[in-house]
Amino acid sequence: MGNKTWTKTADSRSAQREIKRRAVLMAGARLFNDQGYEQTSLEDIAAALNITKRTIYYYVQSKEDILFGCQQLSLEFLADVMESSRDDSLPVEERISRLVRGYCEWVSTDLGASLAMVRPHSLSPERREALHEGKAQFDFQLRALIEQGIREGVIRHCDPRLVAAAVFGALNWIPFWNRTARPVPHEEIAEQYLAMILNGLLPSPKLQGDRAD
Amino acid sequence: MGNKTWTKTADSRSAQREIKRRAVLMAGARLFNDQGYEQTSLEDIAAALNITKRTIYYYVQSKEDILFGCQQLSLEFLADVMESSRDDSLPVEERISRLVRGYCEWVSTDLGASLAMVRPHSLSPERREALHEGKAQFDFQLRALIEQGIREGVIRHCDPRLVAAAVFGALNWIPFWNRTARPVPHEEIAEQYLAMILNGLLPSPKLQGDRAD
DNA sequence: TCGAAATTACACTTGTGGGTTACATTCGGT
DNA sequence: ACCGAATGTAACCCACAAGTGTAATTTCGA
Repeated sequence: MGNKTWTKTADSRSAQREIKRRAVLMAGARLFNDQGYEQTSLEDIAAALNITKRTIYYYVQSKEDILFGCQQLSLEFLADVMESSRDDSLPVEERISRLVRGYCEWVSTDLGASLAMVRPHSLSPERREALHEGKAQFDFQLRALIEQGIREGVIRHCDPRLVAAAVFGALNWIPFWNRTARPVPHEEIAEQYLAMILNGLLPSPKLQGDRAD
Repeated sequence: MGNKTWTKTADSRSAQREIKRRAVLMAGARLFNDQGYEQTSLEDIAAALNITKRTIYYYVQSKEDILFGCQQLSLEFLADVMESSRDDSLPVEERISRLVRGYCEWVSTDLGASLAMVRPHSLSPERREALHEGKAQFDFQLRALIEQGIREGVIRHCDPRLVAAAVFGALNWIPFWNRTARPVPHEEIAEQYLAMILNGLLPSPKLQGDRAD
């Protein structure tokens, strides 16, 4: 508010602070993903960062804050992904591809994986609801694209709800099997998955010609 | 061994016992799925069954036994499913369909869902390994079918490992979204998923004719 | 160099739940 | 009526982790 020439000082401090806060979130996310939220103690997180438990409390109010922070960051990232697929002038398949690639990339990170791997029990109802809302928006976007594709005749008739569920299932499951020493690169996964998905959504060649509109 | 006419008594006893043991496992599975394994106390399970904690210990040795029992039962069921898809005389798509339908059906039950929803941390390394083995067999079977399909030319070229991962992801995710008051019937899910999967595996119509062998 | 921010050391409260056991009681088949 | 299986009551131990208070100490920007 009142700062002038020196873009350092208080800024530098709070920037540092934010960076460190993220470090706490990321360390938390990694451990939550590996061992589960409840099985991870703040001491574990502290040890991973070579700091003390007390210091963690300098950056967050509670353990729950860490989890919530992770998932909140995740949703912010996903909001960007959604934004990049909102361009009406692109063909539907391209817009779907962007959603899938973006989600696939993000879910391959510690923070992103926490969105899929950590069950929401542990959060307070309000926070759970807030996050659910964010996920639902992403879901809706994919469904809407599928519906549009069906209307345009470039996607076969199907239940968009179930197809979207299948796609998210495939994507959300990635961190459960791909967190190894040498993981499959997310680009590779995205390509294979997209081949499956886009092919799977094509109007059936056998029934080429059955259209409803 | 020494029993004759009276197929009751001891038999009836142990049969009853097994039934009740299953009741414990099922109640456990339901609660584990809902609240997580670690968040579920034996008191919770006892309350769900209207019995006391002490009685549970009459049927199982430990809490871990309950979880392991659930997943063991699950794998036994899945072994049957695999058996039903092992018939060489059937076309590959039919064999894949049987796997998917069977898995979809089973994962829609409490016991089956526990296989997908409960993380393996909580089990001892030996038991974890045993279960992992069982899951891996199912995975291999699907991969093998995909590979065979590719060889036969009825499935397009793809990475069977990643395709199988996508399929299992879609299936394993079902209990995460479909445990509601009025769930989507598993037959419906299986049909929609199979349409996606089988369509998605078809040799691409655009590139009709690119074969490698 | 000064002062505030960042970090540590450490002790302490508090609560919880799983495993276990001893003893009492009810139930069901023969 | 008897005996063992099935179940209940109740209490104990113990480890562990969230979170807090406080004082001391270090780091770092101005």
